[in-house]
Amino acid sequence: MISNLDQTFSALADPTRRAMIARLSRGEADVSDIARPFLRSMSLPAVTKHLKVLERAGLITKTRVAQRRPCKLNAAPLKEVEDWTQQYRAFWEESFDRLEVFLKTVTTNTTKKGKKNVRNK
Amino acid sequence: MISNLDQTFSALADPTRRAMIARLSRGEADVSDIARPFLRSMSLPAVTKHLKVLERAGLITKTRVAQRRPCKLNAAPLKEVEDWTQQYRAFWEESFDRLEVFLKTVTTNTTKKGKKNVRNK
DNA sequence: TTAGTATTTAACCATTAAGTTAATTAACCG
DNA sequence: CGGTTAATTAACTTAATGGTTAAATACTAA
Repeated sequence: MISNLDQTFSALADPTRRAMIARLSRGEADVSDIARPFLRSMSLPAVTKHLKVLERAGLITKTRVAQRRPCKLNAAPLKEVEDWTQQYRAFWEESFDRLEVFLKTVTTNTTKKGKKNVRNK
Repeated sequence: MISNLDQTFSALADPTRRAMIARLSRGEADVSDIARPFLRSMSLPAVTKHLKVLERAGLITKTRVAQRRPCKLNAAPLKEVEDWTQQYRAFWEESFDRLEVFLKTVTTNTTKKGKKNVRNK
């Protein structure tokens, strides 16, 4: 809950951990469920470590049922990433608008004014 | 341009680098402009390294004007982060809805039915 | 109590990351 | 040319990551 962006982003920087998040977004699962798809490429303790990183970042919560450890995904840190990113929405929309205008200029030049068309050698 | 999420997220995991992005979102700046606010807490080579991380992640582009190196922010990787995050929008909205319903239940219990109100001891 | 299942911890190793200081490159200015 | 400014590279230290295997914990079930 005292999640900070440093830990969140750094947890998200690993593809294994992003895959685990994808899995958990479709519902709770315990460690062995989560581990299964990865056991060809890494050991169970490696999985435990990845889950610990996600847990420290507040991205998942582990509970206890008998020997099992059901994990669930937490929304808050994902929302924080979203909020951080939205800060720059204006910036990238403007960027893409400029690109669009540029592309329009290019096609106008090639089709209407018959200037050199780089795509045809 | 061949930016991947691993490098992007890992670049964003550092507060210095996020501050650099914030600066660049308000306009181009060269290395010494970007460095200035950080030179009390780190050396110039450290700044160079942070900028290199951002560059490898495709988040910024460095050009050359005389001895200066103007840097500009690139929209694409930020958009990719946004897209990745949006995948989970449904998930967190649902989470927050459940929380809202829960909170509503609590206040209903305390105010209408006169059950124990934890906030008043 | 003993065996089995689920998961974590310990100890270790190799690689990468973040910082340092000192030296180097590159371009400009007089 | 020689000095100054802007930035990078080199070489090094320290700490963090991501993986390993082997041992330990914690619970269930017979």
